[in-house]
Amino acid sequence: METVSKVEQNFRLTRTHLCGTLVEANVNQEVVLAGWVDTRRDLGGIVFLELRDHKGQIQLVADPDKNPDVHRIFQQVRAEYVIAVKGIVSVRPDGSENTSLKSGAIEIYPSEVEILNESKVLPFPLDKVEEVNEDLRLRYRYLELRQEHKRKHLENRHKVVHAVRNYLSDEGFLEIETPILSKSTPEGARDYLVPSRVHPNNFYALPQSPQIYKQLLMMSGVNRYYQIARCFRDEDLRADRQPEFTQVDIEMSFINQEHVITVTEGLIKKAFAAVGVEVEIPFPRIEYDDAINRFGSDAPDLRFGMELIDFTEFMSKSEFQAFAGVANSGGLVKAINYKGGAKLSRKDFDDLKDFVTTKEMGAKGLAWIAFKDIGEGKFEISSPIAKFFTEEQMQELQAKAEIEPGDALLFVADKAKIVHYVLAKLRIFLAKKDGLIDPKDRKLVWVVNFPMFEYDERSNRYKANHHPFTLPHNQDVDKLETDPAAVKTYAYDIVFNGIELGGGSIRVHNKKVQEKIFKALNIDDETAQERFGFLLEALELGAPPHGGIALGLDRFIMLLSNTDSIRDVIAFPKNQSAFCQLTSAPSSVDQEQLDELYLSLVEPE
RNA sequence: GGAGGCGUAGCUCAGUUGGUUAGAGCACCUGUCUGUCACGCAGGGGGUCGAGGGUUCAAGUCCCUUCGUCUCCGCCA
Repeated sequence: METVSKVEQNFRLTRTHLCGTLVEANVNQEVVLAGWVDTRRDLGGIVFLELRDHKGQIQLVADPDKNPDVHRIFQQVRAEYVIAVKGIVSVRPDGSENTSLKSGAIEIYPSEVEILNESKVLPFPLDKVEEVNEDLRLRYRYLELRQEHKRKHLENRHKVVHAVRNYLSDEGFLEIETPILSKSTPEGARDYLVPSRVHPNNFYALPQSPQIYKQLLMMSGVNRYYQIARCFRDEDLRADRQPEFTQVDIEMSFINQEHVITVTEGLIKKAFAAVGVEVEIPFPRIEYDDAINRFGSDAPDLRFGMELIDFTEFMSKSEFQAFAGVANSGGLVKAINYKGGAKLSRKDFDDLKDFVTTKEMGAKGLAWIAFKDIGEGKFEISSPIAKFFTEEQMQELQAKAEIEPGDALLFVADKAKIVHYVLAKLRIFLAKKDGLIDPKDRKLVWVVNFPMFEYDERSNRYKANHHPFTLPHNQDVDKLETDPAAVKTYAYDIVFNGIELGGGSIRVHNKKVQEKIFKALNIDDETAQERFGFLLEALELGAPPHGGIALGLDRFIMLLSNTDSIRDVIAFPKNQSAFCQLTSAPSSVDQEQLDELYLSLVEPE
């Protein structure tokens, strides 16, 4: 074997230009290009070959009469071969331009060609990658990413992160990394655990978020912190959920809610601008209670109307026993005015009823009143329940719902939670069905004044809505003991087109308040000490007022990129069962590794 | 943990009421073709019908089990 005695690169031709950037101005220049063979068109004599790099394509031509050596190589190369060529950029002959290609007016007759690598036939065609099974695409994610429009998402992501870093740095934030090997916290999501070799039978947990660390940084006097933070949660996945995901994590000292909101609005504006989208700030705000009452959701989609109308009181006095009963026993009766819904057939209404009464939706029924347009601004009522109402009541009902000819009212009566859940889903379903949503519309809104607790019916206790370190409104602190459900907080979510982009809060920096919250949550001193002792201790050692926010970066990019899967904006995502098709992780390990960690395995049942 | 969809050639899919040798398009290979650009034309190779079991004279098709994958619920900020 020959030894290489001097430093030399393992290929001959070093590129001078990029395929996608060559234009007519480059004509007559000698260039060296390198990339992948995109397509090859062999006409018997002349051979055309499209060379592709990360910037685009350009046509290469080999003519057997002009350069038989190059022609011979062109006959031999196949799709996805990696080659380098040297040649002079020339104008294509009249009539042979390709207007659908950026470089369609020019081409290159290479004088030299170097095959840098061969390629087997790919497992799927790159030009129709959208149609290929996702598991196969993930297994060959690097091939899928050879498509420019697939890489575009990653480029968007880079641009947004770059803009975020610049903006926050300019605003005086320090980017600080926090531990990935962290402590398990039983609250919230399931932890990913990492066994310790040095501490037998003890485990680290991967952080669900850097929440506690960032608060401790405020107590360190950092003043303003941010991190593009990887977070881990061992829960079942969805199209918009991965086991590991990224948050833009922010925390600030000596601030109130307004400061956080202002900084975040500036950040979002810059992030949008980075991908060429203008948004106006400040964003509107809606109180949590209003969001629930008007839209049935704490993440309202404001791109269309169809707000919920409360008929609880109205129905409590009506003869319609089914609704009066619900209304008089603490439930709610609400409706949406479905514009144009009066033209629905009975079958259509039945279908809507089926939609809301599935097991997962949970409604018991769907009542409707159709106001059929009969011209001249008049309507005719058609409804299975109209007979229960007097003439006056019908008038009142129409006025309340601002009925116009052609409208239909859709009612749901049940416990508040179900009514809101069902009507929120129905509202979005109808808006999508009827195309009421302008896909280019972008509606950002702050949802503020979240309640401190949510009552968990299964475990029969209060749970922290946001997390237990959220600061209650001053005037509500006493209610922590007397009326926990009424306690409102300085917690806020930013919602984009009906999807929660992020959320945060002002934190408790006073130990007495913190203890009251733990008490309301039924967490005793001992448990609190065990889980958050280091934080409680820090609260007593000069903790400044502080607060922050975390924005889900992956979802943000997903929405900006107009895709509906989070996997599209992650370079190497995992599938729905948290399995990596590319590397086959997770996988079994050697007995030796287990022994070192004092682990033994149990077969699943 | 639960519900639903899908699984047939390298890729995307068709395959009727269970019935002869399982097909198409693209891709691939060979030949042909000197201005194509999804080049064209002619020919060819390629199948564990996801896996296992069952019913039947006969199963891609019916039944059971199981695996993979996607969407959703539960779960998860």
